[in-house]
Amino acid sequence: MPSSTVENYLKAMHHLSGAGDEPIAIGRIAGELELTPGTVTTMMKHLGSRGLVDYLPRRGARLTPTGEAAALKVLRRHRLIELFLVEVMELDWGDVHDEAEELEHVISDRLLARMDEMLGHPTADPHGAPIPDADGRMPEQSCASLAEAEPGGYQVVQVSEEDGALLDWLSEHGLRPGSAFQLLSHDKPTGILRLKILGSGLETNLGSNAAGHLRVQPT
Amino acid sequence: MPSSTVENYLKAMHHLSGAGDEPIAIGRIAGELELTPGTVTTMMKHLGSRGLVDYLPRRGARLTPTGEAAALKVLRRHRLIELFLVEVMELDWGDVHDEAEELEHVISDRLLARMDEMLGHPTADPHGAPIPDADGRMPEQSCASLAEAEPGGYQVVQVSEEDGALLDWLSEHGLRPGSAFQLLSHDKPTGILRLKILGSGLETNLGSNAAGHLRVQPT
DNA sequence: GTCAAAGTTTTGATTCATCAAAGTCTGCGA
DNA sequence: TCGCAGACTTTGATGAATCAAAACTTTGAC
Repeated sequence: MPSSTVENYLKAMHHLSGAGDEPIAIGRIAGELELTPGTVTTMMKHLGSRGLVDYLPRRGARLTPTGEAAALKVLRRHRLIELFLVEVMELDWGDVHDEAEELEHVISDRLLARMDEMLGHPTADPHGAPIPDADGRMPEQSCASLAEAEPGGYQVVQVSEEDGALLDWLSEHGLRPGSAFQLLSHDKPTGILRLKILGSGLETNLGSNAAGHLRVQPT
Repeated sequence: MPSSTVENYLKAMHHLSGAGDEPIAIGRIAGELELTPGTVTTMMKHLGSRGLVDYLPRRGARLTPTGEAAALKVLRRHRLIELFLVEVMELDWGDVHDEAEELEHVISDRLLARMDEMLGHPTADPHGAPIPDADGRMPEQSCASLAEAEPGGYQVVQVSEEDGALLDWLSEHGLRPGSAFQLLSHDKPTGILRLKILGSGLETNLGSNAAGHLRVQPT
């Protein structure tokens, strides 16, 4: 049973690991968790000895398959809890992240299973992020970043949860997972996207950096 | 913000403190929390310096009003969570204690308030134990131990949650908080109570030690 | 090819919570 | 009053997680 500290390291590493299997630099992990690099080095050696990461001195570390599986379990807990807090407890979209951050380390498997059941075995959390199933398999998502999209009809699949202010803005403008809109134009040089939200019919502009936080699917 | 360790000390002390304000012996606290006495002594000095207990060397310790208030907050959390798990999550009566034990230390005030609201500001947990209100006031309970009762009509107010097997037995026999029954006879010398459960109409015997775990109210 | 900047590891400390075992009271019975 | 058993306290150590700062590699610039 990994401690909640260890779970947070695994989660951070999963979050930072891209497509390839480059090791993750110690400094990036330290930044993500707001710890000093020395602390992270110590922990990487420890996790290495527990078989959860491959630690490559001076190059970084990467999750082993065991570590990856453990990280996905934490992610599943986190996302199911978030969804539960929004759907059942009716807390605000933007407020649930911190709460889930704490609960994910203490909730029992039985209670988690009950939540999963009450929510009808969902495959995405309130931000549209996919929820790994009980065996740690991630549902496939066919979607791309709005920042790279060509004009056309789209549906929001996922909103990355990093930025609270952006989250509020999107929510107010009706851009939540599931919302449909028309991308009217995308001016690459200036980085300005013009879009028309279906439903409200409102037109609005969006910068490409903000658009990078939206993952969309053509309709 | 007391750590969860500190919260557990306060909860244990509240649980052990009787009617008078005798200090609680260090050994009893150690027994309750399954720690060595030395550990408890150290912690009592620490809690003393934080104003949560009065520590009287070689005599014991007692909660200060501040400590008592903090303990009641934890108790409120614990009992509301238990009730939530039974009422909303539909977990078993007997399974919720351990779960609540963990959750009580991490749940936010906002989430707790939401639970309280969803449950309609309840005053007793699934075992019938009173839930302190948000200001730390305990609802009054007019009830006595079944072990001291004379024959007559009664209603179960509270079932102490210590003994899992007794809990199951009582639950199967329809003796839960709110259940009504007739105490047919109470033989003090042998310690045997004979009672007839209203509803099922079943008659059954109960030992006085088991009866000591039931708190009842005449009907 | 050398050197400085950037990033990493090491070292030595700190805090919290805990234990085992040695030392110290305290009160009870003779 | 003495002695001793039992309860309590002290002491020294441990493990987890952390930091600050010194020491050490790389890497990129010139």
